[in-house]
Amino acid sequence: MQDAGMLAPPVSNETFDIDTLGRTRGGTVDRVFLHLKDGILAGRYAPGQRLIESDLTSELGVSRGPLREAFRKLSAEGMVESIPNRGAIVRRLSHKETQELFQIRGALEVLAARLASENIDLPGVRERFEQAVAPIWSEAPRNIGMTYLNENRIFHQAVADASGNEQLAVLCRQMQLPLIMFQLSGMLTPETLTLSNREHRSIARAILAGDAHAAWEGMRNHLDRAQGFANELPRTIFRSPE
Amino acid sequence: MQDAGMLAPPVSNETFDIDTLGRTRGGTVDRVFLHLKDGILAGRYAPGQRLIESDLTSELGVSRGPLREAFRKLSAEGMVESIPNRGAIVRRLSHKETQELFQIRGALEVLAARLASENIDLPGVRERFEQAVAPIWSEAPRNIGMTYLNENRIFHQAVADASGNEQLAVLCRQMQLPLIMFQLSGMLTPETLTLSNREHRSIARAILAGDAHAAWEGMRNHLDRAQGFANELPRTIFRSPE
DNA sequence: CCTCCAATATTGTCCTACAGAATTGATGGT
DNA sequence: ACCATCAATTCTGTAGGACAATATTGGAGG
Repeated sequence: MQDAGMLAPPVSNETFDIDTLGRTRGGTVDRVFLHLKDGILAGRYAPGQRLIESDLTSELGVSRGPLREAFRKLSAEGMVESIPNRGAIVRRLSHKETQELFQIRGALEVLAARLASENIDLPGVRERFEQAVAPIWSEAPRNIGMTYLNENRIFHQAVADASGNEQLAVLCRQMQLPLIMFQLSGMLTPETLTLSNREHRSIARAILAGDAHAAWEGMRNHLDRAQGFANELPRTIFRSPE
Repeated sequence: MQDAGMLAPPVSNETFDIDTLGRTRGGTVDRVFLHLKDGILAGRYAPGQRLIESDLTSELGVSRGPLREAFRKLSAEGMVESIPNRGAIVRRLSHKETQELFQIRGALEVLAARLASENIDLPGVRERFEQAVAPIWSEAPRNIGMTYLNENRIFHQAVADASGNEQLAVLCRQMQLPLIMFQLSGMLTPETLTLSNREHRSIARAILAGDAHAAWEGMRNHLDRAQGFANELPRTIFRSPE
């Protein structure tokens, strides 16, 4: 059921204008994509849930073509799984998959942190990085919800962007950071948040100082700790293997 | 109908068929996907060429739906680029993009090599790895064409598979290794091939011996050298930056 | 309570149609 | 000739309908 008030201002991709009268103009696929992505992240579509095409076409007022393309896009980002003749289901990570993803993120983001610290004095890089990570210096207490998740996402994205390697930044963005964090977010404690934030600051300082080794090590520790945290979680929140 | 000056594709009008490979009946998308992928790798579709939907639907005897899904899939693997309102074009890497991809591959495959050497004694791993890399021990001279490219692809895939990290293996496979190598293949010399093969063997030996450090270092050197090689290439083979 | 089968639900594919963006080609002014 | 402009032509983005193949479900029979 589509709420008349349209969705909350979604992340940010592009200004798509929705036509006022049922007709769409441009970016239909993106609109559907964002709706589903936000819906999954917000829990409106639960992990494991089937996404029935006919339901969504009537719900969103789009035809099957764009809807399927949106599925394909979500699938490429690891948000949904496509099973032949059974359509798309909201992805639910197994414990093993989560560990694997942390391992990959480790390799990628550690590289990003090193590159960022090496590039920090290139024109514009420091400026953009400082602006992007500004929120992490705040002393305000974090909510254990979207607020922290968002700050975390922004921080890691800022590092990837500062690396100067655009392909790497894209990869990092698509590494379903959001999905992992969503599944974990129910388990976060205030202590964890504080610790994580402290690590973010430490990494940011190393990058700003151009200290490649410290940045490298800081990011590795940060992700190792996060992975260890994920490893301790009760198996019930994961999809059973196979 | 646009003709980008390509020689006429071997328009095998009769859709080579339906079920020669025991695949399920629903494989229309996959069939198109593979046709295009092979065509791009074989040079039938040139980098930069536009892929016109109406041409391909008549050429392949499929409708636009599956064709567009195949585009999306190719796009996810980095084989084609999708530009809004201009459709799909065969991707052509810029020099910078190539360097970036080598950097990423470095991080991922070095990780894979380390994991592989650590996992080599897990049940079945050594067996599968030995079988997969068997071709590299051959003393037969390599052709500077698809033969080497294929051997190279198989070797790197074998390492990724042996890592035990399935997500990593998928990522490595999709890291457009094929695309990079295709663009480079015209520049390969017999000396390069010999050297590359020697490095492959050295890495394989380290993995089989369970020597994580040697595997790590071998892979790093191998990719560093390959990246350096790519860096020396004449800029003319690359897409001009923006 | 379990197995098998028919009814129903859903996906995969094809087709046709049309609006709007992009490309091309022609036109008119300088 | 040369450039700007506008119109005709291509193509893509979407909609919507149709139908076969496959999956799921609920009921009948053992």
